[in-house]
Amino acid sequence: MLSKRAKYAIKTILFLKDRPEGKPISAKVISENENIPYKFLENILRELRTHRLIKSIRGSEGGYVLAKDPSEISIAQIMRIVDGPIALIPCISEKFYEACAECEDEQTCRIRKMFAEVRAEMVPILERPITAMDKEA
Amino acid sequence: MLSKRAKYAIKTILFLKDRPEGKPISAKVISENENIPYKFLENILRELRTHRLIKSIRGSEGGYVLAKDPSEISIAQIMRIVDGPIALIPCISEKFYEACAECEDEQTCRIRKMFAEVRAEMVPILERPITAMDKEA
DNA sequence: TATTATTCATACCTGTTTGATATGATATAT
DNA sequence: ATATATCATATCAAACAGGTATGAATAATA
Ligand code: FES
Ligand code: FES
Repeated sequence: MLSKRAKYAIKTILFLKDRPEGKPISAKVISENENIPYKFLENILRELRTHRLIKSIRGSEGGYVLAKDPSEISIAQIMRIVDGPIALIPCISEKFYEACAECEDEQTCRIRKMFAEVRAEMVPILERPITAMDKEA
Repeated sequence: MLSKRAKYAIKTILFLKDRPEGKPISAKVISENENIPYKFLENILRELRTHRLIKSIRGSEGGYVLAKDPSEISIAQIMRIVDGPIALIPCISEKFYEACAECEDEQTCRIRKMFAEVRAEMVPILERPITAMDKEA
């Protein structure tokens, strides 16, 4: 299941994508429109900023804008930033690799082989640009 | 990420699938061979049994056997039994539906639409029979 | 029938994660 | 100056994950 963090993050990115560029949107506005707890949202926004998905403008009249074209942002990116690995098992994750304690030999592990295939088919689904996913019906 | 429960459950199913039918396999044997904590495994086995994936034979010389043909068992089934929903958001899950508190209108929610598509593409991957996934290389 | 090997059931425990809040500093347009 | 923002860190309660403890029930077999 997707964490609230990830869900809120995706909602935030979509919200920013909808606004005309140039005018920064404040955390308060996002929070009220998307029903996201204000302080929790601030945390998420900071995380998205440090990972260069959004830019912030400080001070009065400040706020946030996308740091890249929406066509270059995917659900996978957002999930990795706020939730960590997408892979279903740690020994397969590329960005967050970790060995499996209870498996004798990673090279011959059947579970690992199964999930390598799952991952290979799953990641492209999540890596599509949000502009392709978020179509008007 | 897959929980340990799910991983252990899948390992167990594969282990049983490998054994010639007829002779039940004890929890102890599974535990030792797959490096799964014994008592934890007992919990998982019970869960798999109540959901009719395996059958148990009590008493001395007892143990567990698959309750259906391996070609009728999928990763998705196992995951649903031990971990719950596969869908990334609750408002999409068929077996574990729950409304999203912070979304105004489920019918028009864009996140929901996006993840409905993700789900539609993801579930078939996980619903393939384990006999198809677990090939000898 | 006593023993042993096993499943079955329930309850409990501990550390981590999740979702969220509190407090306050810093920056900037007006 | 003041109001409006972001930025940073710390804290917290509840839920969850992973695992353990205790013991009852069942059945093969010596
Ligand atoms: S090595 Fe990772 S699942 Fe076996
Ligand atoms: S209704 Fe479930 S994500 Fe919006």
